[in-house]
Amino acid sequence: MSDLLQRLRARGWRMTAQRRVVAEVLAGEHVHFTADEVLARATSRLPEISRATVYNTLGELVSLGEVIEVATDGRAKRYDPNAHHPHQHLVCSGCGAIRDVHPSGDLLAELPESERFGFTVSEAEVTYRGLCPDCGPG
Amino acid sequence: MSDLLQRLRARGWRMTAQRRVVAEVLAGEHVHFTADEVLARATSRLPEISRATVYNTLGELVSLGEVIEVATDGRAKRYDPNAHHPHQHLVCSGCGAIRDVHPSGDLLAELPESERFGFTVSEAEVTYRGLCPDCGPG
DNA sequence: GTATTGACTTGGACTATGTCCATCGTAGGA
DNA sequence: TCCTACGATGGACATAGTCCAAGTCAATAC
Repeated sequence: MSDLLQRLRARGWRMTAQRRVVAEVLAGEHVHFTADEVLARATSRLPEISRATVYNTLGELVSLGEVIEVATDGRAKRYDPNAHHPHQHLVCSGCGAIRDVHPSGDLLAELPESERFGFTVSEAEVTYRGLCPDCGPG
Repeated sequence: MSDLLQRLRARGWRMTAQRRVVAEVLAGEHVHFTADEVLARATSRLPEISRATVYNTLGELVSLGEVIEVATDGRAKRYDPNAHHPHQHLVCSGCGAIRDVHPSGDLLAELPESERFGFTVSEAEVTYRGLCPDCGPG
C-alpha cells in the first residue's frame, strides 16, 4: 500500500493529501468501488475533498496502470486496485458483487486469425456472470 | 426480420407502430446501435416517437432474449440484434467499433470449481480489445 | 362497425454519472 | 522563506437513463 505511494512518488507525482487519501482508500480494500464510493470513503477522512479531484485521481491511477477500470454493466464504472495480477471478473447478476477469478487457458490464443478482421488484438477480458451464494439459484 | 415481428406477436405483444419501428431498426442492421442511435433512426421513420418508448422497447426486447445489451465501456449501452447466435465482441480501442467474433474453446469450462466461490455461473462473455485496421497500430 | 378497456405512448421532470473550467491553494525546489 | 507551476475546488454543464400522470389506441367482444 505504501508501495503504491512510493511508486507514485517515484513517477513524479506531487503528493497531496487528497491523492494520498484516494490511493489509500483503493489500496486498503480488495473490493471494487465505484467513484462515488471512493468519494464517500475519502470524504470521511478528508471532508473537503471534491468530486472532481476523486475523478481526476482515479483517472490518473488508471493511466499509470495502477488501477483497472471495470465497466461490467451500464452503471457506474468500478475501480480495481489489483492491477498487477492479471485476472478476470465474476459478477453476480443479482446484487452486482464482483470477485476476481483466474481462468485457465489462453484467451488471446483462442481468437483465430480468421476472426481478427485486421485488428491488432492486444487484450482479452472475460466477465463470468451468475448468482452468488447469497442471491442463490432458487 | 418479420420473423422477429412474428415471434413478438406470438408472445402476446401488442403490435404498435412504435414497437415495429424499433424492432425494424435493429433487425435491419448488423451493427450495434446505442439507444440514441436507435432513437434517431426510429424518429426518421416515425417522427413523434418518444425517447421513453425507445428505452422501454429496447428493455423488453432484451428481457425477451431477442436482443443483447452490450456495455463495453462506461458510455452508452449498445444493442446487439444477433442474439440467436452465440458470439463474443472485438472492440476497437481507438474508435469504439464493434465486430462479432467466434473464439474457439469453452470459456465456462475454463473457470475451475475452485475459482467459483459458490456462485452458480451461467454465462461467460469475452471482450477482445485492440486497434482496427483504420486506427492502426502504427 | 362500434364500444370498451387496459396496455402502450408521451413529454417533461428527475436522477445518476461524469466532465469542464476559472479561480484559488500549496508542494516542493531554489 | 519565497515562487511558481501543478493540483484542488465547486459549480455549471453534459450525457445516459428512469419515472410518472395523463392521454391514446390495438385488440377483443358484441
